[in-house]
Amino acid sequence: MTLQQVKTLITGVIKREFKLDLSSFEYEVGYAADQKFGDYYCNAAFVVARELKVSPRELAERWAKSLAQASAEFKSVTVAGPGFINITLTDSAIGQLADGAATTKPDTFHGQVVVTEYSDPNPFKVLHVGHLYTSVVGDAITNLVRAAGGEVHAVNFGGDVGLHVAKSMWAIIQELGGEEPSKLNHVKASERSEWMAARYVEGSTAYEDDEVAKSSIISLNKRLYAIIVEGDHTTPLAIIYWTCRSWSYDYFDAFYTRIGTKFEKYYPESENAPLGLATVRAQLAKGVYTESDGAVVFKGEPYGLHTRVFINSNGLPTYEAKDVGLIMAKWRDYHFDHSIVITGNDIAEYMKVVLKSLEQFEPELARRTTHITHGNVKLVGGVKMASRKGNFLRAVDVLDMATEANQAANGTADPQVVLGAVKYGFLKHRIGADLVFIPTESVSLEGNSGPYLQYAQARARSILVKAKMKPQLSGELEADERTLAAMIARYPSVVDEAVQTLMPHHICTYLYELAQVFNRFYEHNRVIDEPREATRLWLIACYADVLSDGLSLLGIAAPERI
RNA sequence: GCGCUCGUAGCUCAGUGGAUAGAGCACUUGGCUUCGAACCAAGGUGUCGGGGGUUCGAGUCCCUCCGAGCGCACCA
Repeated sequence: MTLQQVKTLITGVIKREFKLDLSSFEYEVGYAADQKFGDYYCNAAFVVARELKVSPRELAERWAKSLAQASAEFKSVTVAGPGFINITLTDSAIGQLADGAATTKPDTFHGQVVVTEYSDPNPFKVLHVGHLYTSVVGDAITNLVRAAGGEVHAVNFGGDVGLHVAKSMWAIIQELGGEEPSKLNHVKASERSEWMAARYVEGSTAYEDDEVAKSSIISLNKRLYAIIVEGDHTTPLAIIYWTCRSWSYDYFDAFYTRIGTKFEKYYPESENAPLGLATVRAQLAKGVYTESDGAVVFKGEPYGLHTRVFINSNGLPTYEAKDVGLIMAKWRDYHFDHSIVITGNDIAEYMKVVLKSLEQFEPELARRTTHITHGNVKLVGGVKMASRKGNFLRAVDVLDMATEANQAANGTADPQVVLGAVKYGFLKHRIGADLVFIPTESVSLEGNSGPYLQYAQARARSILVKAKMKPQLSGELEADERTLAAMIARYPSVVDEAVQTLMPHHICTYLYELAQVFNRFYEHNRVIDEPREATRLWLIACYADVLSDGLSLLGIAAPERI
């Protein structure tokens, strides 16, 4: 019997036998903090006692007596402390829960079309550790929604037009000695992404330090936007632009393949900028947006937000208008029930303004859109990374560190273990706050780490492979077995929690605790050729299935051997 | 100044208003002729940023102050 079922049962019994409707009270049934309290606790007596001005302990004792008879799955119902009602399930009830744990999933998104958008790297720039982090988080959230029955489409947005591109393009042209596409051949294929990253740094620096360069970049930005609008693929500038842009996408694809991320679709800004521009213009006429100093803005102040520019005074769409276009494009393509956008928290306020403006003319789309923000990856000492300044960690640097750690520990590096270490290192943190990247900690193979779980899973599988007996639960459980079974049984509620909150770290916390419980069990209990072999094999099978399933939700491989 | 996200052990972090606030790392020690030692066991740490308040009960909710990071008009 699950938490929710117990709560329903309690409400029913109290209503029937004590003529009291608990559903009007805010009480809860939860997992007991300690085994000695049983499996579940209920705090209803406190809540009701306050209202009725009676002793919670007496109330709890009367109720417990009735509840003890309420279900064959209850082994005992007792009262402890000031009035906790503690419930212990029978072994067979726990066994039943553990048996179905790996396959029981919430149906939160059943039958719903959900678009998740994340990673969002800008062409012409380098992928840094932040992209790695946000990709890993986005993958896990995508997996959670899919597990909860959603038809999920993972998409990726990227700024292939805009000032940052103009900065890069300006430096590229400088480097080539003019708008001469043929000279791009001088850049080796293997060095393209690094070459472009260097140009971005040069362009950004020039934009800040050199007034002449700055005005050149601004006018170049207009020319680049015209290339998009006119579909120009033939002028020298256009050829350079499209060539370098495709280099970027090749580089992104290679990276996503390496980390196991699959996007169904890229939404380059160039494709939805015109849509955003047109939409904002149309709504300007209806008064949603207003003109101010030659720009088109949305005034957020009436809603407790701030004013942002959607079309600049040069007539070019800013990121804001492009985001409006993006939402419209996603709607056009998917008619989603939910759209989940995952980004760093530095654009939280920005996104509120965009969505508030959208709400004025497409309230339903705004309502269906959720912006999930996570923190930024910092270096030790809280140092912020900046791609313009060079003190940043590239995504591949992190993968290389993890590879070296694996190499050092094991002689060889297994890509699945490397990714397991990196992904888990990020995912174990609650989404929201910044996190500090410490190489030894963040790509660890030991302790609370991905490889610990992969190892635990592989170890369990190897026992199952060696055993000859059929796994089967029979009879009562020994104390250690029951502890493990009860822990396994909690898995569905953990997944449910993770889905409700869209926070993958709940899975991490649980899996690690589960593996610890198992490792302790395993340390003291032999399995093969023991009298309790069948039951223990069953337990290990349930456990290994939960580990595999949990790891897959996190986007981490669960190999049979590592 | 206003807004957002935060503040928990030396460090990095968990902790749906519940029972004695927990892990990992680091440090010390012990455990492989026995199903996989990427493991396990033992050893000690806390003004949960400070102060008020609500509650049977507060790390968690409210108020206030302090501190950090980020954001606040033509960058993304």
